[in-house]
Amino acid sequence: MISDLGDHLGYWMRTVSNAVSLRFARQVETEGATVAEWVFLRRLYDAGAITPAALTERMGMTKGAISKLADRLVEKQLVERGEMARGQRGQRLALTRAGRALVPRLAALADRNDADFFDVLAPAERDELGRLLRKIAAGRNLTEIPID
Amino acid sequence: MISDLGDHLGYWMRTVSNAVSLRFARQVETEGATVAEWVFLRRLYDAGAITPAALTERMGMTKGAISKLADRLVEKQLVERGEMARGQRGQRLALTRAGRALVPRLAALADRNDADFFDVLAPAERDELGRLLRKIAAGRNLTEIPID
DNA sequence: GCGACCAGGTTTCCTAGTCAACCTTCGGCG
DNA sequence: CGCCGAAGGTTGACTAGGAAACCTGGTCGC
Repeated sequence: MISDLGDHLGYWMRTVSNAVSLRFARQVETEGATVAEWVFLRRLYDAGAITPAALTERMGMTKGAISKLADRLVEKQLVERGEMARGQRGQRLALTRAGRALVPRLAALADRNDADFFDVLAPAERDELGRLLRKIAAGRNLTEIPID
Repeated sequence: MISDLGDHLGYWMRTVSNAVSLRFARQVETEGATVAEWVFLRRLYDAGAITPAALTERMGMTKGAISKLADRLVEKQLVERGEMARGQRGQRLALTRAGRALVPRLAALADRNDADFFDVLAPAERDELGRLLRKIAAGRNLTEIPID
């Protein structure tokens, strides 16, 4: 007897992850953004200014994808391309005024989506899920976010 | 102060899910298949014969995507299109001999990938993660798999 | 018995990624 | 000096999937 689909944690991760991402995508669409754009903007919000190369690691996407993503956001006037300060390599990506204004609105959507989606879990269960996911991420060096 | 990316369970779900899926994709690629194809074939293996419409629900994809996925698998001679028995609507999709032979090999890869990827968790933690994910899936009616 | 609606599938267009080839610029080293 | 390699970025070809328009053929109401 061979293993069942539902025997694999990976299967359930995909299923749940796809559902929460789809739901979130619908939410941010109301602000004219995508999930990837949200992450990109949020990074810039924290970093102040950052190079595409740095985003490549933090977002786990190829440099080609980051390049095109940046194009779109510049097009939408949410992000500016510039040059890094003297002596540093690479482009300087930074939020425009409009970009800076958008981030908190997207953050509110993210908060709400997360709370709604995971409300079938008890608070302690949510904590535990978060702990397990972070543990996996740490073990696998998914260093997309500085683990505090 | 607005919320951080890492405050959201959805963020960690995406991160971990993408990593495990990417890893698995690399594995099944050695057999010339994709993750979606694996799920498709595994469904047929269990069902014996099934209609595209039924797969649409179980796989959480649009009928357009299922149609194309079926095309590719027919092309690869892993799946046959036919007609359902008298009186039943829709196409009959079934594995070919080659398809039936491939499924166990893919299942072995899935087993191995899952075990390797989640080995940073203790057995009890893996069980708990599975329980939480199933609970969410059940609560959200992600009825892609018959929940036993 | 017939017309309309609907379920099942296909197809077209579009988007967001990957991959790999390419261009440029910088630094190091002979 | 001058060249070469590596890092940063862009681009073009390709792929999987979603959305929506479209094409059936079956079934139900009358």
